[in-house]
Amino acid sequence: MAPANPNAENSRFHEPAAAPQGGPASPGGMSRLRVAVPSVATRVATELRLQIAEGALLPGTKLKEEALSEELGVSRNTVREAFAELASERLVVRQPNRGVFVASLGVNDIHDVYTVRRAIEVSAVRGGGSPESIASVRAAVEEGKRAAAAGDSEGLGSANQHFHGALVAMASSERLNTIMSQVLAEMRLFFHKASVDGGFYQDYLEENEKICKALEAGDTELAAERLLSYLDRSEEHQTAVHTS
Amino acid sequence: MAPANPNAENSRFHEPAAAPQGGPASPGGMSRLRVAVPSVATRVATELRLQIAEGALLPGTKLKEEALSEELGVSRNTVREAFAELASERLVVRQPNRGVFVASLGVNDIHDVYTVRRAIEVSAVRGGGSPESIASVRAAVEEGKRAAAAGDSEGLGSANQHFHGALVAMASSERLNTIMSQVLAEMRLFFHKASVDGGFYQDYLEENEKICKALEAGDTELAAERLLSYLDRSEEHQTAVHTS
DNA sequence: ATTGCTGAATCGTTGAACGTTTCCCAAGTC
DNA sequence: GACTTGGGAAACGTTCAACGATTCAGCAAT
Repeated sequence: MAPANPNAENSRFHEPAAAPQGGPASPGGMSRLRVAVPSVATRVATELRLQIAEGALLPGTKLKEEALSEELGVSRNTVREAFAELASERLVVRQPNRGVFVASLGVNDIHDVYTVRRAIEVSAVRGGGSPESIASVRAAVEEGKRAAAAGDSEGLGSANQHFHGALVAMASSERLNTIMSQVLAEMRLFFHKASVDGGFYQDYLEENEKICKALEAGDTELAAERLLSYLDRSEEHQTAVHTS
Repeated sequence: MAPANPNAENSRFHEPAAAPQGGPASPGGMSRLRVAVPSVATRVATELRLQIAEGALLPGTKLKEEALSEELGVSRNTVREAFAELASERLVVRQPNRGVFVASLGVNDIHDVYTVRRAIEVSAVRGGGSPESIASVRAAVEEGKRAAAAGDSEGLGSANQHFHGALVAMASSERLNTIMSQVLAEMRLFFHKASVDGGFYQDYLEENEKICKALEAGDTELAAERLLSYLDRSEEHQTAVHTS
């Protein structure tokens, strides 16, 4: 029965979130829009995912369920469900009877992730895409240019992820998209350590431009070829950074 | 009510279950061997996965958590965790406040699944593989031949899945393998409806042989080409079967 | 230094409870 | 008769409290 919940510093997970989007009901054509409020477990998962992505939770960190449940103001079981979600995305690893830890990737994992990327991205590019999907690839390229001009290395990395996400979106495959977003989430895990090497960024920015141009010209094979070589170089770069 | 569970075998999930535990991921690059007994939730998940795979639970069937918890002798929370696992594999879908249902795929899903397969399998084949990995591809081909000779259409389908699993195993990528096994699990969802067309099976059996031969000859490009055309035809076949 | 034990900290799982959402069906209205 | 309205029952989402099991760290004994 709703105890006072003293330390309600983080009770944002319980609010009914009854934000009446759209305010007054529009008369007439009321579409059956799903107002699906994500379950509490899902919200906890997204919160954790975010913290992991922005480096607030470093790889290897142990996540104690009781501590988290208290801190977030949810029950231990709910935290547990959130963990299950994150574990399925490989963002955390479960060690039986020991706890869950933020995943920390080794060089072999890096290679593995790039193997997946080569498979998915190249395939999507080879298949070509609709003009709109190519347009959003272009958008990501421009986003990168702006970030570079502004010297925003954070936004540069973000733009790059958008670029590659847009590439697989060309295939307009629900499953391929979710796989790719998980892979990108995994990459953020070791991006934090990758010191932003300006030279490399400049390099891939040009490469993205070339790939995009090839796509706009309809030469998917050339685009795929360039993408592949980029991925190889990128893997090499990441591997080098993480071998010490 | 669709297929009430025929076998009321109330299997106890608390007994031993000396099943091997693959790899306890390596948060440190170290692979310490663990004799971990799969958690109860995991065992429940595998049980349900199995029943779905063999058609005991048909697509669309509602899985009530209380009923299952009682039937399997575990708590509702545990069943819930198992559901989370299966949901992450797309074998069941969760409808908020309504329950979980065995996933039922539509034609669009079929296309989507094949899109993933084209990406992953072709990429793996293009990359080539070690002699041992090619040997297990050969093994799957022979397995298919034996099943065909014995008129075992069940085993034939199984062998075909082994074949394609072996193809992506060539890339020796942990992530690619798990993705593939999930995709294959999804395919079993609509394989039950696919009336076993003997002619088609004979067809793909020969195709597998050709692909395998190309691999053994080291001509990965030819193998990839044939695989791609097979996947296209297979998708066409499945789509045809499921449009009625 | 190694071995073995004990205790605290956590995890895994259970069982029960309560609020909410959905769904079904009967009653009521136009 | 078709449509809406209003219970209620059924099932889900979430919480809470508890107990056994496992792990780990520290300390005593060999």
